[in-house]
Amino acid sequence: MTTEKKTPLKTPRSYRLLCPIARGLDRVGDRWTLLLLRDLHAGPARFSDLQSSLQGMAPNLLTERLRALESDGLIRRKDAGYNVNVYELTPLGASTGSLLFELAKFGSQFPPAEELAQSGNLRLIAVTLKMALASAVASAISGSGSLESLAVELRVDGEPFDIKVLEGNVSVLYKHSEEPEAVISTSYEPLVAVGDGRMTGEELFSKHVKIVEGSAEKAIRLFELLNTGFGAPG
Amino acid sequence: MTTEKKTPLKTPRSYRLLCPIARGLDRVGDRWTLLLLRDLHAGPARFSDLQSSLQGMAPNLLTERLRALESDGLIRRKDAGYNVNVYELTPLGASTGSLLFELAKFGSQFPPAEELAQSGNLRLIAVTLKMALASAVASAISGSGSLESLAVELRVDGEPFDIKVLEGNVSVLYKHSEEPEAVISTSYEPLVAVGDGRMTGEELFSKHVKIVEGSAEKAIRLFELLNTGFGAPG
DNA sequence: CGGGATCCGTTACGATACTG
DNA sequence: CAGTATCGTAACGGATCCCG
Repeated sequence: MTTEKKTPLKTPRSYRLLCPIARGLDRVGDRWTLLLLRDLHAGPARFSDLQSSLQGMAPNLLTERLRALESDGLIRRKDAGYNVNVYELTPLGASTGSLLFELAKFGSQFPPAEELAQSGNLRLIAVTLKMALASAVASAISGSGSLESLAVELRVDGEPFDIKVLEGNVSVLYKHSEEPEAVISTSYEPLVAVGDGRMTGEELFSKHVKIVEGSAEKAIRLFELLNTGFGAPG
Repeated sequence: MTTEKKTPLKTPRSYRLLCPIARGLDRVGDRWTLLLLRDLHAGPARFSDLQSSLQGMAPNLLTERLRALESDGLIRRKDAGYNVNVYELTPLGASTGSLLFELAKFGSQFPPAEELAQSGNLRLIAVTLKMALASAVASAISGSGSLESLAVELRVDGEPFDIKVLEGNVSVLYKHSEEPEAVISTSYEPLVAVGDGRMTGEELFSKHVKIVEGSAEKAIRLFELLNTGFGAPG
């Protein structure tokens, strides 16, 4: 007889606080959401691409997150015909780039656990590469005033990234380049070591990078930029 | 009799992914955690300070989060005698500053909901102020090479912030200043409007700021810096 | 086979009551 | 003031199933 009626929570789990951080978390604070956005920074992706990258995420959750992100205007779904749906970032969703970069720099301070799952693909590094390059390009511009251009394909453990720097703009997409000035290959481990500050870009370049084809100069410049970008305050 | 045994999840809800972003989220991705850290950027706080700021957070959750953050080395608990415990950021925990700043800038893009709870105090704005000032001070240094110094108390709706800029270092704490060069008062609403880009620092200063005592120059300089910091890329 | 939807056990969270 | 205890509900994790 002591059972009381509980008020059943009007809105499903939202901080209702007058604070921009809380408003941000109401959009991207749910479990998996930031990892999902991270993947989409590598370019449009299909449901199964995301599933293979986000090992351990249940498909119903993926569906739910995609719906929520779409309704908040961070991503948009495009029907690409023949039963293929692709999801891609809107400009609003793309504005999570620097947030994800800061989160990556924070997380790099912690050692990886012993047993962990590999992602099914390497989409995850695109944001970090992009933001590091963007940061380096910005400081190169303010330092010298000169704009540079770069169009290379970087292969990381065989997976292709189309990297373009043009007029101060940086793009890093998970795909093959169409007319690259150079094609370079490296592997994941040493690359993250540079991100964590355990290795310099020079060492990476001299020991763990192969130029598959094209200009060595452009390849060198890419790793100079990466070195600057990972070291810079962000 | 078809009941099968389920493997009961070895570690309690951790992404076990080889990715710095996932490692970061394993530390700060739980609900309330980033808001809690946000508050601690305003300086050491007691349990009840945090409780009053984080309206709607259950006390048991607060306890649990504090324990987890302590065990991850992001905060430390200090016994201040007579049943008073204070919690404060470690350097590792303080490294969330730029992450929180980016999150605040992201969240500012969304309009606040109609009905929302006010925090019991204004600790929440300290990080944003600090990071905006730090960004402005950094670009002022790289622009002019000159170091400046500033020591003012800013009162926001009566709540005091001790703001110091010294040799390129910025500190913003939720407390009274000891020997301020100026004491300035303003209110919360117009201040966040500057943060969101809906108002300039000049307009804020001319219409919504009162100099309670001390140097007008220092006060003006503070709002110049804020204006720069909120506009800068971060 | 890609692209999900459904179901159900477990875990985390929210609300409130209570204690040193 | 600084938490602990308890309990109902919502969210998540894992597997299976369905549909074009």
